[in-house]
Amino acid sequence: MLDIKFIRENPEAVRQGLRNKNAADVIDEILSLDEKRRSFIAQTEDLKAKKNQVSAQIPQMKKSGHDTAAVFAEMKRVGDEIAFLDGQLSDIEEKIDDILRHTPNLAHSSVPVGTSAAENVEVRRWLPEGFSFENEFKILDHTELGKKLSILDFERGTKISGSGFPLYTNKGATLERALINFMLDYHLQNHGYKEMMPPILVNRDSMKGTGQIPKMEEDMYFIEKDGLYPIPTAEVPITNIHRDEILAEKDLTIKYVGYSPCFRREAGSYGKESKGFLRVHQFNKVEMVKFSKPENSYDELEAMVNDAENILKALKIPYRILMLCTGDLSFSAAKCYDIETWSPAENKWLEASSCSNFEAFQARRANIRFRREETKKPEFVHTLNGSGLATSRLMVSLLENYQTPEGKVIVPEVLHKYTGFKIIG
RNA sequence: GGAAAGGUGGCAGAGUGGUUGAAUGCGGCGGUCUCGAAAACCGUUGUUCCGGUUUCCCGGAACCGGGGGUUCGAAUCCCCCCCUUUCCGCCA
Repeated sequence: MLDIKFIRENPEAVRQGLRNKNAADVIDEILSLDEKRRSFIAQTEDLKAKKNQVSAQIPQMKKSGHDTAAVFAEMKRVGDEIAFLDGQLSDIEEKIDDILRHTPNLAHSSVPVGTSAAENVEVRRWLPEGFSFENEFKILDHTELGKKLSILDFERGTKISGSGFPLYTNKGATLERALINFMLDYHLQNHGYKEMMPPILVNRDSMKGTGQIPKMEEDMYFIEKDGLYPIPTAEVPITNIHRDEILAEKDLTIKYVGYSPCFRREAGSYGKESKGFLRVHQFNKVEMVKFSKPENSYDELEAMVNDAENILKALKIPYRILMLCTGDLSFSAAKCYDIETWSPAENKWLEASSCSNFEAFQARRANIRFRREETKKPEFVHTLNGSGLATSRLMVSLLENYQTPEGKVIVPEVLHKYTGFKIIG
């Protein structure tokens, strides 16, 4: 959520920012509602002050035998007027809140202006030693390979749940688990995160807090009976750990990492890139979340991208880093890097991670603050999160890049102690 | 699923329909004392919004789980909802 005060003081900058993000211009509407709001507040508070003043005198009036009938009648009238004005005021506030909740975050000044993914900027790429984009043999894609090696069974996954719910079998299941454990351990041991294992069903307040609701509601599963949402990412429960809290400055930056399955309806995206793992309703992800002081958040973002990259370097999987342009940034993000891994069978890059700085956008929604020692005042923290990483796309790149001409898969060395085997097939 | 109890400030815990933002204790902050520390004593202690001065200083409003209601006036009475705890049942 954007800060209404900031909008009030910088309307033209915000207007331009919304335009850059391909968002509707709601500035004039907000400003006029805000003005109305303040005028109603002034009126109703005047009346309340009067009411309080009179109320304070009533006990004495009663004691001294003063006739209170006239005063009561007058105060009754004032009370009705307050109720009426308060009603109007809350209508206005609801409207403002609704608009703000549907208004996206603004991009940071370092983000390139652009309208679509085509204008994202490649920042750097990393290729393992001896890597070549030319394939020496016919690379089987992950669905063919999964079937051949009995490690992935998309047909039975579909039988059990529906399309987009993968079944990992045999060494495929073990490899998946190994990846998750490896990534968690790596972040814990080398990057200073604390591990969290959060609930994967969350309430509506949590979904609002991180910004999935109201804008993305259609993409979320929902368990109506209990009012709970299966999480689309561990970002939701982990960021909400500190909802409605005031953190100590000395504890920042707080760094959490956690594994969770992720559930996405992916409404309306059938047919496109939907083969095998490329677009699924359930997948596994290790997620990094940070709560930082505003002045540190952009350094923390760079560090987080490096943390995710280190996983890929350790696995020796080719990747590139994209800085998303303003038009491709997600609703809540101020700046975002995507990490894409190479798929030789698809002959393209696949998004395996996304690391974002939300600045105070989520913190304002979720009311996550810290108390600065110097000023003693609470301030909103900046929140960041990034996948470190999502296993499904990573698995595609891994199976394809580690393929042998015989159609076997070599297990990356760093995973050996987790899998207990060195080759599949 | 059945039964009961309860939700008050950072925490613990009082609270009679009327100057109650709210007793008291702990914690925190500042001070006295001390070579220093502890103890003791004194003082202080939330958040948000509006307005003014233009900054944390003054004035005002709101906040005792959430939402309605009664009343001149609600933390206190009534209704609905949410949550927590305990016991019983069921169960990975």
